[in-house]
Amino acid sequence: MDEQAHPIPRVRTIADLARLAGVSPGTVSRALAGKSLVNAETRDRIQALATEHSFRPNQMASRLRTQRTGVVGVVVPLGHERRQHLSDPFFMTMLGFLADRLTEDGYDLMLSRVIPDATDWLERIVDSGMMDGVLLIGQSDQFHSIERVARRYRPLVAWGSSNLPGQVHCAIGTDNIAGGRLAGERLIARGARRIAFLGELRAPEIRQRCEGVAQALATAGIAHPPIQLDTHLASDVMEQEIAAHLERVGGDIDGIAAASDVIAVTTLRVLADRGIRVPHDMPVVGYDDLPIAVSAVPRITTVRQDIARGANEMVSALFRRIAGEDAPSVVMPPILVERDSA
Amino acid sequence: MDEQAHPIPRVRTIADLARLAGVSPGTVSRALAGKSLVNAETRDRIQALATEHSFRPNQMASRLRTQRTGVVGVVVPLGHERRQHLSDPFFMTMLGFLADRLTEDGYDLMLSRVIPDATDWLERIVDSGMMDGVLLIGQSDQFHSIERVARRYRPLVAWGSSNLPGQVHCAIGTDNIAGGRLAGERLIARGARRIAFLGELRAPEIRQRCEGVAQALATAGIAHPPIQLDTHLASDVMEQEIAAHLERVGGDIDGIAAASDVIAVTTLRVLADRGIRVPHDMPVVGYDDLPIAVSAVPRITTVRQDIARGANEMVSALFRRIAGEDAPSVVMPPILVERDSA
DNA sequence: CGATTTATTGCAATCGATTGCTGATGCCGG
DNA sequence: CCGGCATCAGCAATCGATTGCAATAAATCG
Repeated sequence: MDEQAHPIPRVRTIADLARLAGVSPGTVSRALAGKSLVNAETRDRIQALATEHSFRPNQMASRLRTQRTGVVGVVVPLGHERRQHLSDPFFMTMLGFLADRLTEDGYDLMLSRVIPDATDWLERIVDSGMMDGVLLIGQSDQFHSIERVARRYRPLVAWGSSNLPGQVHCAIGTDNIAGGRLAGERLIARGARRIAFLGELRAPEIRQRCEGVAQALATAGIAHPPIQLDTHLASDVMEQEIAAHLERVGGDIDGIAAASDVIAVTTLRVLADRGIRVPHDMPVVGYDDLPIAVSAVPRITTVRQDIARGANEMVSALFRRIAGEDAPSVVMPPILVERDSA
Repeated sequence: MDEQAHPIPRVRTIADLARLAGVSPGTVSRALAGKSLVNAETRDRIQALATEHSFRPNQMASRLRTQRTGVVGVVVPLGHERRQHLSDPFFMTMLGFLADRLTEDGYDLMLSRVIPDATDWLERIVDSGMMDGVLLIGQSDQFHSIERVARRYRPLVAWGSSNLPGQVHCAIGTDNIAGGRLAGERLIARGARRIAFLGELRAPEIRQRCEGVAQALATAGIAHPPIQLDTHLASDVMEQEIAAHLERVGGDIDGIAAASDVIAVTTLRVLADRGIRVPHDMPVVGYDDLPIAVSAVPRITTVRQDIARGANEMVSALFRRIAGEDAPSVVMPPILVERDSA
């Protein structure tokens, strides 16, 4: 174990190594890149020397020269929901899959949690010259900013809706209207007639889910549209918020469609506190199918979004776009997962 | 709205801008940096020109020159628990706070999810020249790798235990032995005598928690040490694993200490399935105090780690170390949060 | 054996921003 | 009217790796 003591001159640059090997920096560069232009012997010798001195080329320099950063930006825009924390399980699950896939493909992941107060928040990110492409987890209420940038910056892919009026930016997502419809139909099948929708509508995905619930009600010939109740994702206020909502409209509703599983879990909690039994007294349907949906008591019936596949589609689309090809939006079908809460 | 059409020559470099402004690149650089060495007028003129052409200096070049990247690496080592997904709520909660704090201080966050198969996984990261410092979320079973690097690379701070034999690396964490003791004492107070510890021991934090439980039992004069049952964090197998454990030792135990809230939630789920009532038939104590602990039914009694504070301490320590100062390890006291599950 | 490939390596420019130093200008007091 | 000083701008080197092109040596062929 002599690792700790490389006594004096640490090998920091390719030039240091070149001096040691008695060759020119250029040769070292080529040798380390494994190019065939250098003699196999010298290449091996240099590589051995490199590992011996645990030399690692400076990425900044390399990236400056090659104009390729090997970094993908993953951005979470919190336009509405400023208080929402990055620990939102949906974001995180998505982020986990993205990280897995990007790592596999040799990319690094730069994470930005942005509160879009300046209008050029996205420009700042894409023009920093720091990343080869950008993934947006959610569109929030920033449709116009995203459009503006997407028009000139190709390697940009968002998670969310792809059928918004005038949209040109590439988005991967599930059909939220269909998903809302599934939730609504399930609740109706369970006997619900007056459905509350817990979630706030500034993000297009959520708005579409609510719309889907409304469609289901209309199709079933039920006159009452869903009662929409703003519910914010900041975990510290969500419980009180839901409690207040139920206090207010409690008697008027007989079914709950939650905009996400996180909301559904909290709703279960609030209902349990008031002795309202799920699904018997009040069926509840979630959205997303996160791991918590299975751990909850009762297990949550929910509309599944295939997040793993979504992450893969996003990365694939991004890589195509980085390579200069085109990549269209993708709409995946949601699936109703029938469990115990409705 | 003429934003879309800067017809021909986009202003990409500081030299472009200099030409436009009729000054030298050096002056532009100083002007954009807001230095006082340039005339106030020219400075304003240049800055105006810069915004007009929405010019953003190339970060790669800047960082290469200044040797300061403005990036902090956040690394999640998955040494044991290869199957553990990045979406583990503890990691994510921590990551969220770290992201908030780092963003506030103008740093970018580069996320790496590492499976340490090569022994030099950490060297690869710190020597890449890509970041000013590195935060490790958890030590996993990589004590030696971390020590080796920490001995020569100062701006490195880990979350975890700081009292491991021979440890020199800076770690921020809670007193896991004390935490385990709190959990054990609570269970004992609830009448438990034969306690199961759900969690696997390769990570030092977890090992210490189990040890704390053992201490509590010993102190109370109970002869039976905790029955330790490996429980892995991969969400898809955890439930079956716990179910199998309970199947096997079910009758022999009368209290459960879970190594984390995630495990506790799943345990609740499994117990509910078999009609075992919590806390009446089987008290359960969690660890961490994540948001899910409050949403669970029943609400989980758990040992709280102040993750927000932990994240802050980590970042503060890291900044001190980046600045060349020293920063010692920090041990925070855990707190028992009494709720309904025990 | 001389001419021409071929295999390696070196040289030097380049990526784009930053910054120490020098030079030019203008203002001041003596 | 001149030396001295402050202010401002430009020049050119620098960060460290990469790469097109030139140069050298060795090998091949007629």
